[in-house]
Amino acid sequence: MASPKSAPAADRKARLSRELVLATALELVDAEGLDALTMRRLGQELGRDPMSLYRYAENRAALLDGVSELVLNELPVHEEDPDWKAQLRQIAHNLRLLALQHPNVVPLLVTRPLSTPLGLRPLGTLRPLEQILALLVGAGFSPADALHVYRAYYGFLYGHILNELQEFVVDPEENEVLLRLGLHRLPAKEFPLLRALAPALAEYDGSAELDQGLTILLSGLESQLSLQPAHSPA
Amino acid sequence: MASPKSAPAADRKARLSRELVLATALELVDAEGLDALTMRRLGQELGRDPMSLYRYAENRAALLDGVSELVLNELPVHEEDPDWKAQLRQIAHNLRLLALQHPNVVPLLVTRPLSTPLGLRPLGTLRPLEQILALLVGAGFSPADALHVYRAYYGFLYGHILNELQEFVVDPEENEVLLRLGLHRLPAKEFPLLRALAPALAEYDGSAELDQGLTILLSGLESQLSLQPAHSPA
DNA sequence: CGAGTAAAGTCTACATTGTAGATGCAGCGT
DNA sequence: ACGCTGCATCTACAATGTAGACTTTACTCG
Repeated sequence: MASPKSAPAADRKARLSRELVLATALELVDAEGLDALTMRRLGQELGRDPMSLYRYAENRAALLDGVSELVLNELPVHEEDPDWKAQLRQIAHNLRLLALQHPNVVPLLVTRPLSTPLGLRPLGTLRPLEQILALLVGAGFSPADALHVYRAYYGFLYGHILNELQEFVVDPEENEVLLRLGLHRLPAKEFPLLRALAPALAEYDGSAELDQGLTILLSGLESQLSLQPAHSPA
Repeated sequence: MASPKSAPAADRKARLSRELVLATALELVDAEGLDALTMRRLGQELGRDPMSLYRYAENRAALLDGVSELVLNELPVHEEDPDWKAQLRQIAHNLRLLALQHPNVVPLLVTRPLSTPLGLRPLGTLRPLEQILALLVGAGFSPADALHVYRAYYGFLYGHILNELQEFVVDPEENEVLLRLGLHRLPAKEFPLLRALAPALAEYDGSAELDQGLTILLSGLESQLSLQPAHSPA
């Protein structure tokens, strides 16, 4: 046997770091869901005492913030792109894919900001916002209009992602659509449309639907906002 | 003194009921937030043993579902309204107001469906969906198109609500905007736009912004979907 | 009116969670 | 060699959700 003192024992005794902690936290959440991310469990996953985690995150809450930040940092934004509509479209699709890759993190992305005032959020979380504003201002919008565009855009985007994840098919083994979505439980007389739409629900093409919505929204915003070049005083 | 046997002692010994339990749960959440809603605390609030709650909700999770359901049931939908755009607009504003009245419940509305397949959700939660579909079909959309409209609409609506709540002003006592939103903490060089937009952030008129977005989206959807009257087979 | 039954409410107990606080332990500069 | 500084661990505790056995209440039927 090698001396257990200095040998790293495969991966056991590597030095901890915030990045490592957050990365394994994310893995854990992806694999087993948010509830599995307890301090004890994460400690065990790292081969360390649970208490050591508190060096790298004040709280469990801060840890969760860290995980959202980690995910959002994987979202590339090219703020110099001259074609703002194309760029926003691409960002949207990228975020959608991110969400599909880390569905268990989505509740965090959506929920945590509700309990944290804008300025106190993890900086990584705010970067996309600032970058998108820069993109829009660079494309010729006034800062105030850029904010309006951002809000409509991001609102729609988040809403779409939530919607799509909510409709996710549950039991792909089952090929009877009513069963797959659990719709058979619904009283047929009170929910005729919903039940009848089972096939349509099953064929949901999220990417296409997102794209359509964006087309509508972006061109609408464009025409509406370029017409009023600035806020006239009073 | 009145005989303590049959007297209700102010409000103490009224018989429990699911409605009563859920109603006080909602009060508690509104007043002190989601974390305050523990079984023990709710029991105390009702003057009963915590365990008695399990007669009226299987779980804490089920209890949370019940609360969302309760809130969503306060949302009126007039599915016979011939003017679908006006009706959708009104629903949107009503839901927005509901959300502002019960901000602590919003995380539930948004998050719980992510862990529950469509057909297994509390029925009260699905009723708005069915009703809106009915409204759209009644207005002349094919069921499949109605679903598309619903998705874009509800997605945008939920997104807007989340956005608006996230930007909520923290400390209205403080009248320096940068402070109110905690923006002073942001490094000025990395977040110039965000900081410069502080006044605009503070004057956010959610209702107006929601309405604008709806105008764009609804008319866009209308023109796009009435052009293709039905899906042609392959 | 009085006994029996089912529902409603309570008590006790336990495993699991986040986290405070004290303790141990490495490696460094002097 | 010494102590200092940051990392890691240990122990302990209060709070939570909930199972299971028990008691109390209310109501029905003879």
